[in-house]
Amino acid sequence: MGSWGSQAMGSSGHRVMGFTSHRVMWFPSNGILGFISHGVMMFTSHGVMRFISHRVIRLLGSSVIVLQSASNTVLQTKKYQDWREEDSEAVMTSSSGYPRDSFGTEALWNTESFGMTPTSSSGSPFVSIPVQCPNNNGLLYQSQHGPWNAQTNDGIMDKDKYFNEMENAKPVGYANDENTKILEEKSSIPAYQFTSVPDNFWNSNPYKAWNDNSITLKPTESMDNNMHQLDAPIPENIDTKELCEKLTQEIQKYYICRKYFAKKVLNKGPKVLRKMLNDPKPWNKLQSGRVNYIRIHNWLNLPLEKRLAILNLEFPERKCETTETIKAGPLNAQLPEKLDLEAEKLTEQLVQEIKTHEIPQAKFTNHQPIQKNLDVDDSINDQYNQQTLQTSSDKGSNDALCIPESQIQTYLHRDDINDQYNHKLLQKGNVYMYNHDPLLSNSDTADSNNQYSHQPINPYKPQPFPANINCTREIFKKQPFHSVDFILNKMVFKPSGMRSPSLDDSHRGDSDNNSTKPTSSSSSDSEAFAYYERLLAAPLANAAVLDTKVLCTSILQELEIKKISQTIFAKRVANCCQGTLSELIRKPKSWDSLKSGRGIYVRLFNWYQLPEDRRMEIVDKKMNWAVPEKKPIDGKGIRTSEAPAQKKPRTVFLPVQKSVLQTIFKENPRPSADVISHIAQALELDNGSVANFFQNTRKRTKDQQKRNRHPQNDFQGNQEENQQGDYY
DNA sequence: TTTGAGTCAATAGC
DNA sequence: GCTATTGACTCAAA
Repeated sequence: MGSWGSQAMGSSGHRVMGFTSHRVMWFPSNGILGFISHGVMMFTSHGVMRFISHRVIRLLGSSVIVLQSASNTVLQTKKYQDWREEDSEAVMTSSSGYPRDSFGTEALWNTESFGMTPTSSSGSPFVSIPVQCPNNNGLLYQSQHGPWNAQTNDGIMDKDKYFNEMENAKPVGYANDENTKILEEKSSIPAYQFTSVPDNFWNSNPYKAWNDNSITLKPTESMDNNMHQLDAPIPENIDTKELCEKLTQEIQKYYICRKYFAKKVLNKGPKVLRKMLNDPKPWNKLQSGRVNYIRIHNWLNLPLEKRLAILNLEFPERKCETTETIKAGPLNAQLPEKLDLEAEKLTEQLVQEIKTHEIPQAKFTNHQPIQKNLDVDDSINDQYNQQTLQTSSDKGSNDALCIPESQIQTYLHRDDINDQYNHKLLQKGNVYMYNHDPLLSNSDTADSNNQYSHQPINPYKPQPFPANINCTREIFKKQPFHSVDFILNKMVFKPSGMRSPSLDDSHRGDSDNNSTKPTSSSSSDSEAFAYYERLLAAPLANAAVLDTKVLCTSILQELEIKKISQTIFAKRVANCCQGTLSELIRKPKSWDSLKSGRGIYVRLFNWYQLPEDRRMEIVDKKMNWAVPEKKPIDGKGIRTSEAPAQKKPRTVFLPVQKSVLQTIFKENPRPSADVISHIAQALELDNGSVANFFQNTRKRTKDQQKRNRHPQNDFQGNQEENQQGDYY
């Protein structure tokens, strides 16, 4: 819409360089107006008006700003909502890293010396240029003579004059999405062109097109942007001190996170807000800084519901909210730096409390509704009919109730002791991490990992504990595998005389099937490995539920304590590669959210359940197991080796490409093929890599969000969250 | 044909 | 050398 033209006389005729704002974007959240053009960008923000040539802002998706140099190097990307004044400053004043054109960034202020004149060849202002400038209340202003009139006689732009112009200009309206679209449609002519006749430039100039066929921007429409609510007309005067005191009270009253307040209301960082609150400047001393106070003023004047809505509406992943909630609770007073509590004592106290007050465990932790399947008697039938698996994350939230191993007597999946401990543990309020149906049995197929999704029904056959497995009961008692039970969620009681069918019978060394462990000395390693493979691949019982979080914590501890490398463990135990294992154990998914991916967790569980010597033998570096070809997991086909598809070399995104992709993803995680193609072209990537990026990022974002909903399942996420500060 | 889930495996980072 | 991250790939379901 707005356009500026200049002519630089070259030796070979007229070289007309036009810098025309082909697209105009108004960033309502911070009062910055961008003129987007194909060759030149002119930028206006509070008190700053600079000219940068050969910068291109491309609109990708709906509102992602991509700054590019003339050579298409991407300089910076941001969502327009995130664009701050300092970004403009940085872009416009930086010379390093940003290729300058021959005029330099100060060209605007000294147009004459570059042969650029705001006047036409006739010497008088040839064009009146509509200029959009936001005032402090977020309105676009139009000035018919804007910057041209602000020029001094010697060709230098007078900033004060320019902004006076702006102040006197006629308001146009909010440049909301609709208006932006209108403006975009108006601008489609390349700005940079050579012509032998100066007038040609003006004739082809979108400015002319604009004038010839002017359009009217729609007046302020319904507020689709919260900021508009904060951009109500400016009050004549604001007592900033009083305002800040009031805001401080509100922040404390509603446990508002300052950081988010600053972001959501002011679109500024926490420091800006902190400075304002600590040291409010008098209104009459303020200039562009008034906008912050105006927004606070307007925010405070909104109804509470709206006020909070503004803050809540876009809380990223509600992290802050979570923190606030936590901080708000009397139970969540700040912890001393060092806890002088014994975990066992604490656990005991908690268990006692729960018993005394009959607090449902599920309710105790994480405010989860009481899990129906904790109710042993009522839930049996439902489980069998619906096979509803309990989320391990819900269960995981009961971690606090896990009784330290030392307090639990050795618990084996043995007929003669199961009931005793089962009873005890239930009484203690312990939550089992394994859920099995004693009336149903294991799948017969030893290596089918898909069973956890399909759960075939087989009659359960009680098996005696193998006498010939090279592991005495004493050894078992010494092993930590009693804690295995914490990984199992038992939905139902165990009828006496039945042991847990958590492992396939082969694991038990059942004499009937001759699967006793061949010792390394008497049999080949491959036989031994095959034996272990059967143990590890043993399916869980039907309706079994693993608490993946507890399992993974245990596994991680084991790996760390026993110095087992993930690489070996992944190959020998998990039957996957190291990277996959790392991700699976660091970021476990809840059992019920797993589809075909339960197999690896079952293998981990089966390994963890083994006596220590067996566990260590499997992962012993010295043992050179002939690892068999990768078994098909979850019914998926084996990757055929006969026709190895040419794997595309891994693309290493340049930081700037990554940055652009991430920015676009935030705006539009699901771009169409056309947009992908467009992005790929702009970033000089192939479509496949861009598509992969979006695919992978969607998946990983989704996983992360799931973990955020159950942060106890995210080891890393917890740490990150703890690092967030500046909350009240 | 597109998308999600699961995974491999290259590689960054310590 | 080890682990975490992440681009590429496969398969199945929509």
